Amino acid sequence: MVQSKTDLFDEELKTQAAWFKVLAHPARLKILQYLSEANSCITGDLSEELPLGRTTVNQHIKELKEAGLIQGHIEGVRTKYCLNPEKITEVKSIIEQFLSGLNVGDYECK
Amino acid sequence: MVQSKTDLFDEELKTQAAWFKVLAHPARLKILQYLSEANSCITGDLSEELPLGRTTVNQHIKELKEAGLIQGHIEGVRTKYCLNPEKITEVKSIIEQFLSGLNVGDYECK
DNA sequence: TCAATTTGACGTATATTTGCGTCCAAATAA
DNA sequence: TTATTTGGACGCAAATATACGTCAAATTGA
Repeated sequence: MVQSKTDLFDEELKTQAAWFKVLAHPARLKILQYLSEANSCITGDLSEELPLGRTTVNQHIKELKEAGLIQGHIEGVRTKYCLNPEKITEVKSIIEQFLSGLNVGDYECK
Repeated sequence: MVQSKTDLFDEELKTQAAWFKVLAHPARLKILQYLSEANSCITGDLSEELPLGRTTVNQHIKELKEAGLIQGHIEGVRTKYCLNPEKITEVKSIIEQFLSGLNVGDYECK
């Protein structure tokens, strides 16, 4: 019997792991990076920036949207995307929280 | 220069995404956290700390070992595991590098 | 109105991850 | 020696992720 057992871990670890997973694909990192560098919404085909088909890119966009990291605004027949600064800040904080817990400054292997 | 800037850039994204992926499972986060909190090598059965079977935990340990984040030392019939502080520091730096690139301080959605 | 454009929804095929059972080698205890 | 403990190697099956083709709705221009 093979099942997903992730719900057996405590909430904090699950949340942290889930955020790492959202960021665990170069296409999604690239989209975030692009939107950040544009410092604005961009219209239309993000897929031209990536070595992937349009629908695949859309899939990644959808994941980022569902995670709340980006927002889409419909403008006529097009859609503008932009980062959600609040959520980005939140994620940074959550990840930072985990990483800072790995205190290796005085780590000793005994 | 053998590679174009674009290629180097993509390599960087792939590396960053790969590290996020290593951390994208609560079991692996838990293992790292446990080793960190123990502030030492621990001997033997980490699976008692996790809601997973021994072989499954071993699988996650193997991934962390292959990623270089932890080290195993054989002691007779047992194995001691400990964090690899250098690698942990390196990963922190790589992740920090990506996150700090998402500069939302003056982000404007135009 | 009608055709073209844009983009999301849906389905599908493939690849990868996850969880675990089984077996085996090495060290140790009896 | 033999039995036991420990943990890695291997392989299987289910779950999930990835990539993309197709289709339909909405908007816009002719």
